[in-house]
Amino acid sequence: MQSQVPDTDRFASEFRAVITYRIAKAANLLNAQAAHVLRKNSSLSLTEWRIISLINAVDETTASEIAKTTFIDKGQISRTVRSLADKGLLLAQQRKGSRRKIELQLSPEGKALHRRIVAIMTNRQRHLTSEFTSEELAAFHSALDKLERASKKRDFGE
Amino acid sequence: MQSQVPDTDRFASEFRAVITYRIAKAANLLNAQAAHVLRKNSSLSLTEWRIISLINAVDETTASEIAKTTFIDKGQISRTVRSLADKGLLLAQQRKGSRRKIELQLSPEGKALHRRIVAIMTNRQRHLTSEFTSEELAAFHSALDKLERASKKRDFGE
DNA sequence: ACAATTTGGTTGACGTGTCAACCATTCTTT
DNA sequence: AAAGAATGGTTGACACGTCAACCAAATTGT
Repeated sequence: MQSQVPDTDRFASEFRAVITYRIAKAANLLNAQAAHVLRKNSSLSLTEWRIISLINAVDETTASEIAKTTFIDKGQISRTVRSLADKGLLLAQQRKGSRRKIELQLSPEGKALHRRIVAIMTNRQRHLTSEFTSEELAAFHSALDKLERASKKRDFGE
Repeated sequence: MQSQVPDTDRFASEFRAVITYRIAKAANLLNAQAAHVLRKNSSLSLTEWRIISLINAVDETTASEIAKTTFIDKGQISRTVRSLADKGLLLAQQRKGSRRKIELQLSPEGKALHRRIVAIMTNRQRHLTSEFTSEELAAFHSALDKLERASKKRDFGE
């Protein structure tokens, strides 16, 4: 007589179409999964891992460069870099010819850790996208591009 | 002679394909935009706003129902509900026939606020998806479905 | 060459998110 | 009806994110 739908789905239909909710939820689930994998395989937090792989990708960089491209807060980067340096995973040294810029590179231990974790994460990415065709994947990326662009306009008509 | 690509793009090519980075970044940008809009138009935090619109959608509900469907931490819900009740935006009262379940509903002020903000947010959603065809939008949603499902498996081969 | 501005990075304060412990109530099992 | 398990909600501790102030070095403008 009454609805057959489980009570917990009462919201779902209403909010399935609200794109920001859906992305926020997906991002939360994915971040939680990544954090869980990292805890299980290392002592890295998600931010630590992200910064390690960013540095690995370009061999050497600076904190402000990371901040600019990733939108991670520069204060957070500063602290994370320190904790990684304390763990011996990265080297932070003055860039020669500058008394301000600090060159960030992975230490040998950092590189080894990165190699180990990146294998797991690559496997995870494969798992996550296993049900995507390459066209779907491309379309998804292009949708994210559009959203990113639109989300940077802070005023939209107002 | 050297690369023409701005330095800030050095990471981009490397990480554009890493789906979790892209989603995390998009979610951050969108959340920041939403928080900005809310600050400008109300005194609500993003979580407060989410809870308000969830309650509005179903007229009345309980904290645990919200927790189950949204994956928002139940502790956080508890505190947010209190702060909303303190602001007079929602009513929390024992469900009759139970000494434990607490019925949550918007107060008239809460409903009025919701009406005002939801207009802005609907406008925003339109702005965000303005470059999407309806097929693209449907594909995007289905991609998110797949990702959500895949992200719930905490072990994937390991 | 100097002042003004910008840039790279650090720090502190504070809000939010997350986890686990906890209590009271309700449901299940026997 | 009592014991045990499950549920609804609160709380405290702590990690993380976010914002703004700040310092020192570097760059720009005059």
